[in-house]
Amino acid sequence: MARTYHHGALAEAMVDQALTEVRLRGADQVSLRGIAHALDVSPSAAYNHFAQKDDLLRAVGACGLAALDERMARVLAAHPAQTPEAARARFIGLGCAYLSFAVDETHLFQLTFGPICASKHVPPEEAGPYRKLVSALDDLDGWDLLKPGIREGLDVMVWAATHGMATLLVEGAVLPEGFEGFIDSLARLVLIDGVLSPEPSTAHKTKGVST
Amino acid sequence: MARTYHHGALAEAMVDQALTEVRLRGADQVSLRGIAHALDVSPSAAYNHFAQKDDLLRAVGACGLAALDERMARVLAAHPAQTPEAARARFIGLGCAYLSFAVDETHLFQLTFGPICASKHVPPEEAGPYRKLVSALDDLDGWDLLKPGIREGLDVMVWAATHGMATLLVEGAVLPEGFEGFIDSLARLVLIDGVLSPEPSTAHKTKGVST
DNA sequence: CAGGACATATGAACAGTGTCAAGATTGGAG
DNA sequence: CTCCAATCTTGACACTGTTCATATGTCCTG
Repeated sequence: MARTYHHGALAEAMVDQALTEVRLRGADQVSLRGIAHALDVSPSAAYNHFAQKDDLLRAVGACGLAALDERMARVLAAHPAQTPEAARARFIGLGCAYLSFAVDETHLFQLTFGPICASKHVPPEEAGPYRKLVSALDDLDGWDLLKPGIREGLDVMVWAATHGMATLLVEGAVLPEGFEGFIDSLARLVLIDGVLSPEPSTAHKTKGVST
Repeated sequence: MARTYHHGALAEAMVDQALTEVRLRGADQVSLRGIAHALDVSPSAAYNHFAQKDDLLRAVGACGLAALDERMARVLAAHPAQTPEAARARFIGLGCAYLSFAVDETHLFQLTFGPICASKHVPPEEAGPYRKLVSALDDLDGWDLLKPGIREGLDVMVWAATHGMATLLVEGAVLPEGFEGFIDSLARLVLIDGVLSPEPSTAHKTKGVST
């Protein structure tokens, strides 16, 4: 067998394959042997690149985190203006990006934030998504759009809220219809004159996972 | 082998054993065969009571939900007074109970709200914890302790926030020190004159899992 | 161009796992 | 006491992750 020597690129090939299989069937339905077979490679070949199966999955989880970060980056890029309205839109948009990622990349989300990858990513303060949230809040604060006296601890608060909503969506405990209602509540809680974002339903648009 | 015929009570015995093993080592480190061995029973004996392994785990997950509910019930029982202060204390206390359950029953929490059990429990509106939260919020609203105009959608909002904080704690993304800061932020966001609960650190007291 | 060194892939094997079908055992009802 | 249905065992199947010794490719050096 072994048609092609993956001249050192087997690692990436396996991550790619694992990524698509995780997105399709979920992490716990993915087997090392299956991935190896799909790549026409012996099962034990993997162990030249990953000490154990979970390391492969963690690499996939890192891809998930990157994909989420990219979605959020796209939101920021879509509202670059230095105006209070744009700041509002960025904040709302970031939340929508997070939730929509959870909704239409359920399995990947579950792996990325599940027990296997837990506390294996870079610490949150250095990770993209959290930093984007923090600066979005700082931004709102700069425009005096936050309700007074709530800035302290708000990062973790908002983070926990949207992350929690995401997991509830993923678990099916809350239907995707509750999506916008949540964002609405969040805005009403946090923002002065809290209202919905300019474009309420930019949610389920982009789906691809790159990198 | 098979010293004792578990005269029909094998199911409960297996759930019990599985429960303690899950609490100890986590759900993914628990094997049907291991449980059977611990009970001096053939592995296939399980299939007279559970169609598949996951059904056993789901039963354990239900125990987890019940344990969480009991913690919350204890909080309510501790503050039965019909006063605004008690309503405040109940609300704060429920949040603390949820978070402390996640902290010191990490593995059980992970199973209870993980993919295996997801959307297999009774729908949230009929489950104890959510109902307790809703009535606590209604209670606060009755005493005019909620900030004006935020009641709608607040159930899901607060639920998502505390559940999200719980998962962040469990994943190690936030240290248990952030615990009280979170409750503080939540109070400041939701309550009029939001302050911490009367007894700030009633968190890590009760540990048992009964039923 | 030869040859050695190194990363890489293979094969077979081990110890587990969940699951199933067929046969033995038990406790209780008629 | 007999028969039956529920229960448990035995033995097997098809998987899984992981390891080891072995072979193979690739590339650099002499």
